[in-house]
Amino acid sequence: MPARTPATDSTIDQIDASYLESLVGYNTRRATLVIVDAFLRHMAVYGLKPVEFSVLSLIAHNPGITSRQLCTTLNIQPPILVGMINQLEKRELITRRPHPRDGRAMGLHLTATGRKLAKQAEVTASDLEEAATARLSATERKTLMQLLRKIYI
Amino acid sequence: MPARTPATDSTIDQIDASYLESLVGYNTRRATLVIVDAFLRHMAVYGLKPVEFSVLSLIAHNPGITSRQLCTTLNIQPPILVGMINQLEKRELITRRPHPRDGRAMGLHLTATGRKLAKQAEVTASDLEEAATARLSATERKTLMQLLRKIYI
DNA sequence: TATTGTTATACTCTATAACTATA
DNA sequence: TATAGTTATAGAGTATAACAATA
Repeated sequence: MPARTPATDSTIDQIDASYLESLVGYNTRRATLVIVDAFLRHMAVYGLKPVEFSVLSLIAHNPGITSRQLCTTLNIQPPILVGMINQLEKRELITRRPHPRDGRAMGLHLTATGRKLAKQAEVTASDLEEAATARLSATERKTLMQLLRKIYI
Repeated sequence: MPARTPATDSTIDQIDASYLESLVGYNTRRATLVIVDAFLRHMAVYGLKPVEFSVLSLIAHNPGITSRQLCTTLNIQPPILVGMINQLEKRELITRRPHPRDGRAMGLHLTATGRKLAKQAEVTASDLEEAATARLSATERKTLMQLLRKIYI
């Protein structure tokens, strides 16, 4: 029988992370970090980070959407959007127009350039999403999405 | 036939987020935010945030683990751990002992207090995870975990 | 009185580079 | 020469409070 190393001097060769891996939040967080990393690398050519992409895409599919509506949809705070909207406008990707029925609000719209960029970015986003989920079948991917939505909706 | 509002003056009542909802990364991120929010609220009594909890739990299940091993397991950078380890030691939840075979490294261990806290915190974490996934069956929860791991491992 | 958009501010989390001591 | 742990620093992301204009 070989001498056992005392517990106080023990060293670890193989890390046991099985408990953490049993937590949904741990797994969603780790998966998010991997996908966001790939996202940042592939979307850098468009100068878009995740939230900026989400904003541009939502405006594309909802012309006339307001900042307030973007905030509630994406679950972010109004101050986050201010600089982002200004920057997207300065890049001539979006325009602000007076809201037809609310003098306080502004309706957001894409420019022709913005529409083109949004379309390209969405193709890239879908491509890299497929790469990130390459080990999943189409059915598994669909299942994953449904299960995740049951958590946050 | 009712007069249609011109596109330039259009307003949006119902936001169409269907494209974003078709992206895995969007769904993992939204789910993570919901779970982390619940985590922060329920774990505040222990004074533990997500990464601190992960560190404490990993030390509990891997006595003698080093900072470097925590970094590679959790995919975080060494500087993040320095203050955290100091704080956990000051709270007398962990102790640092010289590594038996590497003079540069320190083996991390839980104190009796740390073991007790880690055990309680793990029960709370498991409970709130179950609450967050209340709309999922046990099978669905298991499936979700397996699918997520296929993305980040 | 409530809401939209805005400003100012601070806090958390994280990434990078450089250092020391040991290997 | 490489690695473990540390320090200093900067950046990104987010949260809160308070304000003007409008509802």
